[in-house]
Amino acid sequence: MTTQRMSSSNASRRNEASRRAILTAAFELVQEVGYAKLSIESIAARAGVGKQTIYRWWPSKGAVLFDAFLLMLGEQADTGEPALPDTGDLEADLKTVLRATIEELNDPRYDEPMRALNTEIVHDPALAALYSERLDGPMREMKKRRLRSAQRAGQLAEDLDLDVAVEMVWGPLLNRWLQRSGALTPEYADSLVETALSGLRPRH
Amino acid sequence: MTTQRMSSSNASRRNEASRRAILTAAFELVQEVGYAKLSIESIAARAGVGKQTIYRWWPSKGAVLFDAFLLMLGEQADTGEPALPDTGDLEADLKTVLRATIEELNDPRYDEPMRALNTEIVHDPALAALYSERLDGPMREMKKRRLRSAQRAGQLAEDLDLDVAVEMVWGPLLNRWLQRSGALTPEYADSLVETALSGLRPRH
Amino acid sequence: MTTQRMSSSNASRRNEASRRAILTAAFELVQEVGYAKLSIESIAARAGVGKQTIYRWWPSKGAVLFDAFLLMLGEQADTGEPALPDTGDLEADLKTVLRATIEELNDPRYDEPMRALNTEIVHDPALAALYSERLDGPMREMKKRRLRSAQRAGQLAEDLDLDVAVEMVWGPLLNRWLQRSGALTPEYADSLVETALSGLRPRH
Amino acid sequence: MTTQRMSSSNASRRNEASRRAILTAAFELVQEVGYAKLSIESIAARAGVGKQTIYRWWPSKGAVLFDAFLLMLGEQADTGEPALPDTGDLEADLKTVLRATIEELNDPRYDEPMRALNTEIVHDPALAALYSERLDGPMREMKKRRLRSAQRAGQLAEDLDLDVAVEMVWGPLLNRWLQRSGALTPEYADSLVETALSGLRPRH
DNA sequence: TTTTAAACGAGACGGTACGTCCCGTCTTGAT
DNA sequence: ATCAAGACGGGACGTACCGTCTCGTTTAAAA
Repeated sequence: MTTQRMSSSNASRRNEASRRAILTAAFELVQEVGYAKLSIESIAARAGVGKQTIYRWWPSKGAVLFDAFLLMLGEQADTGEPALPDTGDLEADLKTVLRATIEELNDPRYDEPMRALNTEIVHDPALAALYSERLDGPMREMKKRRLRSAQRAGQLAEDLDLDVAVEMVWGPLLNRWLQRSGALTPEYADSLVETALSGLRPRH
Repeated sequence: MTTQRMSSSNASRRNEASRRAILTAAFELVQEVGYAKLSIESIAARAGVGKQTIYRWWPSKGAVLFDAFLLMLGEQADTGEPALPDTGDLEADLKTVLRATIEELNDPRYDEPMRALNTEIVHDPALAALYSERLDGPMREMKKRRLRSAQRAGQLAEDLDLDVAVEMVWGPLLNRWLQRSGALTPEYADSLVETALSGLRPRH
Repeated sequence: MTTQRMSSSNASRRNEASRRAILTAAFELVQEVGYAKLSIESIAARAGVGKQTIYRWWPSKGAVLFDAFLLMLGEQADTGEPALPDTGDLEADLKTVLRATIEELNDPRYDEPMRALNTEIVHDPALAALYSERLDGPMREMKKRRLRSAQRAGQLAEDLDLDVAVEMVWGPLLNRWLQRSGALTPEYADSLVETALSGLRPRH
Repeated sequence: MTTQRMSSSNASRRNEASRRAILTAAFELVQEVGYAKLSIESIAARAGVGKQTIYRWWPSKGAVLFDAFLLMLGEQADTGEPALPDTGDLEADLKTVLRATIEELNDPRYDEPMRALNTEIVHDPALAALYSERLDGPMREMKKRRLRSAQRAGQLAEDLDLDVAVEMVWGPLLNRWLQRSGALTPEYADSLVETALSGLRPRH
């Protein structure tokens, strides 16, 4: 796993083909059978790999899944420093981004693996830390960059806590998706952005 | 399980003592060993009950846990129509409530079981529906009642979508707790309420 | 079961229809699924009877089967004092009887139930006693009567132990059938009778 | 199981210590609790072995017991070509052998396991074939060798079917033991041998 | 004829064992 | 010398039945 790979010179010995086969198999299987029924044995079988090869490099099923996720994300977009669109119109940019996120969440290809990752994090602090460092951290930083830009342009309150701001825009969306407590529509994205920007109180 | 109990006259045959023993055992065990290591066998053993008695009445481990939760909640507060405090000062009332929620989430007695319930819901739509109907629904209604009261008093925007409003106040909190993406402090509660009420944009 | 029925005046209350339904179901089921997979539950279900009705009247699965056997045998021939044919020609008569026995043993309708009964007896001394008293005893007596008749006619050795004689004629047959250690043909019946009567040693 | 061991090079992977522990445990347990209450779980527990290790190598409880039997027999006497005593006096030799057999059958150490094996054979043709090949076959051959020797010496009828002869001497004994239809005494052994050799008919 | 106690069908219950799956570790044979 | 293949001890799964125990409901005897 990532952690071990960092600390070990054995990593040089590592068979990259096996690593990719394992991660690909894990990602496919979690879509097919769901996280609960995903087993190390089935991953090894699908990948054509001995079980020990998985146990050697990853500490848990969740860690495999995490790396699988990283691999899949990395493949589609690994373009250095990522950024949110910045047209100068914050509201429009956020709506664009949230609508895109909603589309991704509705994509059955990613639904089950992402749910799996999110719930694994809830129970596994080690994985949560990894997630925070490698996935959520960079994403949050990217979001905060866009908000800071708007803040400098006077479009956001000067004393705004950007972490709270990020959570207020993206948190409700994630919750609604995970709990299926409501439909994820483009209109919802718009409503969310408008309400977050203007606040619940009447203006004027 | 709840669903089955509703639809069946067999329920009259049901042994209430066993039912309570099972739910109590489940609630205790999930605290002690965590959800991942919670087994039907251990619940049955602790409850002094045959496994079949669990399988007979509940469709899944998650459903047992859900009913266990309901039992525990029902015991401490089953006072008809629940309500949020309403002093007339919405901001103060919401801060009070969120601070209380944070205290509850930090209580180790409820931490593990609530995490378990929340993640079960993510993977099990049937359980999610049940959760929505029996737990989240009533709570959400209670929250919306308080917001509606404020809206009538002119403290909230007239065209506000109350569902979005509820999610914007409580969603970030839930996420931060589940993902451990930040500390849950009373200050955070205050900040959340203030930001949600005023919005991200500068006022004036 | 037989034993209990004898000792109790409760028997008067007994539902004869249920009794027959149980025995019939048991006999059918042992043919269909074999003795190992025959369960009290399945007998009760097939007979349309509560399990308790079986447990009330029989002490074991083997006892049910035994009574089922008795019922089936009794139906086809319950003609008071049974007897082996006695034409005066012992050898011919025995061959006739053994050939008939072989045909019965080869009848798939009786094969499985009879195997079941025979093996039950091996492990259950109580049932063995019952078997000895109600089935084997009368049959053996019948066989001995025929042999005694021949003995009086000077066709058998005067000092012959009739029990040993019976066992020597019928025992090998039963063994061969139970252990499938050889084909059960009419020729075998003949050979058995001839060898038993003449002995292994050369005559003269 | 024996069959599988023969056909497979996987057997090389097999843990011989586990195999012996399983067979020993099975043999002990069948003595202690009887065949009906002998469970795979208890064998595995006693042997300190996972259940799967039993299911992996044996197709049935009976097959385990059979191998256990083979192991126990093999340990006490695995001396190549076994033979019955041949003093030239067939009657005396047979009496010696039957008396010894009776002693063995009366030995509580072997009683329950042997009953178990014998009844398993009755219901399981595959096991019966194995039994015939590995245990009954060699024994029967040994018995026939002794009879053939006597036949050459003119002590047995020239046209005697040796299989029938073997069954006539040993069959009644086995039956009496299994069905408990009479006492197994040395006198019975003598009587059996004398009657079989001389036949039921009066001589002269 | 009514009462009343049992036998009855149904099936829930605490248990035991089943045979299967997978865990994480350990061993082996082929490359 | 590495690694796929897979055996191993172990634990839990979900199912089938065990034998016991209520439940109401017949049903046949005693009153």
